[in-house]
Amino acid sequence: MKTRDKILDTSLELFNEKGYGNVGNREIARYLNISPGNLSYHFSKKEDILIHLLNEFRDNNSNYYNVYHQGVPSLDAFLGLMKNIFHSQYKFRGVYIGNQFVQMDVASSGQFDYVQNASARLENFRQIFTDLVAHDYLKASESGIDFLVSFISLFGRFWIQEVFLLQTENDEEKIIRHYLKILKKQLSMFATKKGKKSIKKFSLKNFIA
Amino acid sequence: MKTRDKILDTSLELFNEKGYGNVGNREIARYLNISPGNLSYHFSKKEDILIHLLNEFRDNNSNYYNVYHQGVPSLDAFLGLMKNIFHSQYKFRGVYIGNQFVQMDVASSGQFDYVQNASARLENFRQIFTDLVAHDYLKASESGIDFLVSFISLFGRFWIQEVFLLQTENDEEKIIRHYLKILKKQLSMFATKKGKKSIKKFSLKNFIA
DNA sequence: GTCTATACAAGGATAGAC
DNA sequence: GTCTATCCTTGTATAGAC
Repeated sequence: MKTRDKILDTSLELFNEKGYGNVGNREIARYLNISPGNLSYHFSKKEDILIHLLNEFRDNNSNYYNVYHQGVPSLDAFLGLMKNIFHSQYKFRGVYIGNQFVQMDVASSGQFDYVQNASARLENFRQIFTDLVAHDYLKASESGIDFLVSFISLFGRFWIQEVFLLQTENDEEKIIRHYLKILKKQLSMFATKKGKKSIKKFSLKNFIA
Repeated sequence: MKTRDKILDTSLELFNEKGYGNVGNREIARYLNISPGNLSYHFSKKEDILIHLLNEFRDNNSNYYNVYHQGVPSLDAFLGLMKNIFHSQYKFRGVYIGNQFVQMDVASSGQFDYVQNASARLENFRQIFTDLVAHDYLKASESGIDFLVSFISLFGRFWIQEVFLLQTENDEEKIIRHYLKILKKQLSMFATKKGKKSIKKFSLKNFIA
């Protein structure tokens, strides 16, 4: 395994464990038995490591979205998509959360990418919900869709922060089932008969009460 | 005005503007024309400033909660409570978000306070919703209340982060109206006839569509 | 191309003079 | 109560060995 890849692996591990802000360059180097300068050679800034891991995370998610869009829309499939995304966010929690804080701190430079990305994400969700209405899984007016988009945006972005802020549970499966249950409940308020059946199907497959 | 108070004022201003992590001790001192050592005399750690401002923030909110609990429960009053809390969170955004950052990083020491506080907050919300059901403003089963508590917990904690992460708007009134609208919509899904009327009353008073 | 050693800047923290 | 001097840690940059 190349040093570069080892750096990325170890960094993610440390970020997940201790939080991005609490992991120093020297610590990563020490873990890998290389010199801090060597780390500098591969990634000139600490933020570069974050960015590379973040790209990995984004590629991961893009795949999940693509799979969803290639299939026939349904609430079952949508909840499956979100389940995959949640696991991905969990796996990359250190960089995902770290990035939000970096973005928040910077607050102006380089921000453009993040904001643009976020707005594309919103449009994507709007499309998904609109399709689900068209396919008779959801029954929602324009303002209902607005609400769902706002909800999924905030909920999907911050559930993982809540987990690590409150630290009341650390079984990944259990945690994600909890948040899927909330999402399920929210969607069921807009679900048609067909929609409710589709949600039920997902629940049974995934052992969600 | 005592130096100590000037430090708190200026720090909040700077934290709000640039983010807690981007404001240095030397910068605060420079702004006040005092020496970094003098700052250290008043607050030995940077985190101490954060903690003091945070207590101010908490006292603020406790007041709002007390006022609510002294009155007769209603959805109108509850939305009024949340409006006050939102403005308070906005005013202290730098320390509120900064604290989440610190809590996340620490992830073990001093965490107890935060977790305990958060769990008390949840119980409080559960009580509020239960009362609103008892007073015929909401119609919700046990699991419906669970949902509402989960929702308000995540939503109420992170809406302000979303605002400063996306940076698409910076008119405080407008922003808070937006989030109140979402909250209103969520509550209206559980509202009785009496509840909907109470929500309407709040909307009219506060110019929310 | 890959790495070590080393230096430098900036920020937080502290001891002690006045 | 105020301030200076100083220390330690962390991010970052680079000269030069292999």
